[in-house]
Parts: sequence; C-alpha cells; structure tokens
Amino acid sequence: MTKQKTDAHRPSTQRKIEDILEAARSEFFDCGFAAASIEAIAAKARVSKVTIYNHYGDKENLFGEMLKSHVGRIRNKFEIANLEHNSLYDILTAAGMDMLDFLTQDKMIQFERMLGAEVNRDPKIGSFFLESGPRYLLDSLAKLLTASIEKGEIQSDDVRYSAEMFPSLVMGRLDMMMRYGWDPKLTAVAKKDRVKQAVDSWMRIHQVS
Amino acid sequence: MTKQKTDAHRPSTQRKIEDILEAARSEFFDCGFAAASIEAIAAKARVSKVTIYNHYGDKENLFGEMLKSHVGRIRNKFEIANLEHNSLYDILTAAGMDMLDFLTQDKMIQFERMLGAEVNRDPKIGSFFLESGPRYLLDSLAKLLTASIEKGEIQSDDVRYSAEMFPSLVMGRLDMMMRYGWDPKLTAVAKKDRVKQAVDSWMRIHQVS
DNA sequence: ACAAAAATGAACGTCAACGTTTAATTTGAA
DNA sequence: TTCAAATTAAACGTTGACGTTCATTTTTGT
Repeated sequence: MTKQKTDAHRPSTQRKIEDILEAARSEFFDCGFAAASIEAIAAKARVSKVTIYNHYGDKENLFGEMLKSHVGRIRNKFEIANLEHNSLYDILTAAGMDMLDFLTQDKMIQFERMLGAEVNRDPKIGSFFLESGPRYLLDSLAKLLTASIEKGEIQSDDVRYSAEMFPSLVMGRLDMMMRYGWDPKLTAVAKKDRVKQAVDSWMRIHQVS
Repeated sequence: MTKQKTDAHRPSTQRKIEDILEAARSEFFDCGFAAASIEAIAAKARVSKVTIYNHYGDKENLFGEMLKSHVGRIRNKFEIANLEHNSLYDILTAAGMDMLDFLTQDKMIQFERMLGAEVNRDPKIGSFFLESGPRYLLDSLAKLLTASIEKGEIQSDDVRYSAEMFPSLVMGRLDMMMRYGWDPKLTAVAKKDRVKQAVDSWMRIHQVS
C-alpha cells in the first residue's frame, strides 16, 4: 500500500525534479490551484504524469513543495547589514533598493496574486509565507533600529511601527497597483528617486529633535 | 436562439436577483472563479440553477455582474471633504479612519484575496477595480493637497507621490499581512493611534521648513 | 379567476481533470 | 554488459461542474 521510497541519486531524476517544480511554479502562478492542471505541468516539464505522482503524491503536496522551494529563495534575499561598517542611511538605502527590485519583479507580483487566493483553501499557507518572508525582514529591521536608537542616532516611540513604516514608504501602494495590472514603468532612475524619497522621509520622521 | 428578455418587474424576481448576487459574492470570494460552483451559488441563494442561467447567462457574466455591484459600493465609500470648513489635519484624520475601517473589513480582505488571482484570467478586471477604487481616492486627495499647497500650509515636490504616501502610512503593510491570514486584533483605540501616527508623520514630512 | 411569465427539480450530454494501472522502454551504477 | 530502478505512453474509472431541456408548479398583474 505505502509508496516505495524513490531513489533520488540519479542525475536525470534530480533534473526532472527541478523541471517539475519549475513547471509547477509557472502553471500554479498563471492559473491558481484549482485551474492548474497536472497534465499541463507534466507537459511543461516534459515528463510523464506518473513521474509527478511518484515524486509528489498528489496535487496539494506538489503545490506545497513548489511553495516551499520558492519561498526559500525569498528569505535569502533580505539580509540586513549591521551598523559597524555602514551608516543607517546607507543601509536603509541599500535595503530599500533590494526590496523595490525584488518586489516589483513580474514573478513576484504573479506570486502574490496567486498566493492570496490560496489562503482561503489553506490558511497555513499564508502564515508560512508571512513567517519566512515579511516577518523575517521586519525582525531584522527592528533589531537594527533598536541598535541605532541606543546610539542616539534616531528616535522612535514604537520600534515595531517604525520598522513597518519603512517598507510602507518604499513600496507605497505600488505593489497593490501592480497586482491589479498597473504598469509603473519604473526606470533605474525612478527607482533610485523613490528609495531616496522614502529614506529621506523616514529619517525626517525619526530624527532626534 | 437568442434569450428572451426576462420581466424583472416582479418583486420576487427582484429579491431573487439580489439573493443570487449576494450568494455569488460569497462563493466567488471564498473559492475564486475556477473553484466556485454555480450549483453551490444556487443552493446558497435558495434558487434553481436554471434561474441563475436565465438571469445571467453564464458563469463569466455572473462574475462580472457581481463584481460591478460590489465595486460600486466601494467607490461611494470615499468622499474627501474640502478645505473650506475643516483643517487639513482633521480631513486627513477623518479620511484615514474611514480608510482603515473599510480596508480592514473581513469582506474587503477576502475581496482582495480573490480579485488578484482573477487578474490573470482577465486583466481588465484589475484596471476596472483600480479606476473605480484607489485611483478615485488618489485623485481626490491630490486635488486637496494642491489646494493646501497653494495656501502655503504644506510643501511637496511631488503631489502625486505625497498623495500616495498617505494611504501607505495609514495602511502600512497591514493589508498585506491580513491578506495572508494575520489577525492584527485592531481595537478602536489602536485604530485611532495608528491614524494619528500616520497623519502626524505625514504632516512632519510635508511641513513648511 | 385566469393566463402569462417565471421558477423549479430532475435528468441529461459533455468535458476536463484527478489519480491509477499496466506493459513496455529507458537509464545508469556496478 | 547486466539488471534493478525509474520512466513512459496509453488506457481506464471516477468525479464534479457547466450548461441544456422539459414537464410541472408557483407567482402575480389584471
């Protein structure tokens, strides 16, 4: 009755597993969970449907594994430097650019379009993403801000809110508008301007008075 | 071949039409377009499936009509007062409270969860919503700010960006976190605090120096 | 009360997708 | 080269949903 453990040592198997995940990503992002078809994924990965079922069991599990592998990459994107070697201003500017670049990618917009819808089906999916992505970033940022406050560089009544404010200023309603199809046509210059605006505003709000 | 125009003058017909739209809203919000079932909608509205097909033709059209009626209500929610009788600070505070209340409703969160996913299926859905909702609000706000700048009360290099910044400060990443299942447990006091924080910050950024 | 319009339930055909089975083929480590 | 493990194509049973048809019943204006 139970499934045999597959032997994943073969190179072709390894490659197929990656192909399947990438095909699943593309199909799920395009169609959402319900409308995505396993057969289409198999075709995209140039793999037999049975191979997918052997590796991933069923549609739900395939979706979960796809999500896990995708979110893993997000998490590694945001490492916030420390204050030893850089000014707060420079750290925020660099982090803001990374954030803007990353979150305005087509792939990322598509990802958020799809993910929201799946939260109804399985709420755990949502908190899993929150923990591995935005929360992780917010915690790092809050730590950094606390250090900076102790050094007397800035002031804040509410570190948590101050940390949340930073991404808010950088992204604004941009991600929402893009999720609904708006194309902001962001050039490199426009991005730099936006981040500078955000950092300047944030610093102005938190300057020591 | 063509469908007979139905006689919508009957009271029961009128009521059924509303029931169907409400049931459709609930079902589409819960499941998304693909996974929603006409039969379930019929059951929820306590109406025969045939009645739905008589009034709305097919699933796509039903979805469109449901959307139209829902977005209509959103648009009416946001009216921004003028500067004649109120201070900018008070107008922003009132508008901020309205915004926060409206956008953190369960129904609204659910709406955004679902709508994003459907933009892939039909991009027009997205811009239709943008025009009737957020754009409308941003335009009103920009007009208000322009008037206030001319009176010398505030300063801004970029009115558009300043207008966008206000909802960003009020909502922050709140809507995103809620979309992924986080419950902020917002009390009335917490809401007022948040709005005050946002308005104060916004005014500080735009104060005449 | 009557007749036309509307709504109903039940059954139907069609289709697409899930997930399984099987027999034949390919792959790759020893 | 050999042989077990992995992969494949093809067919299958099943389920659920769209959208239709039709005979019957309910609603409602006059």
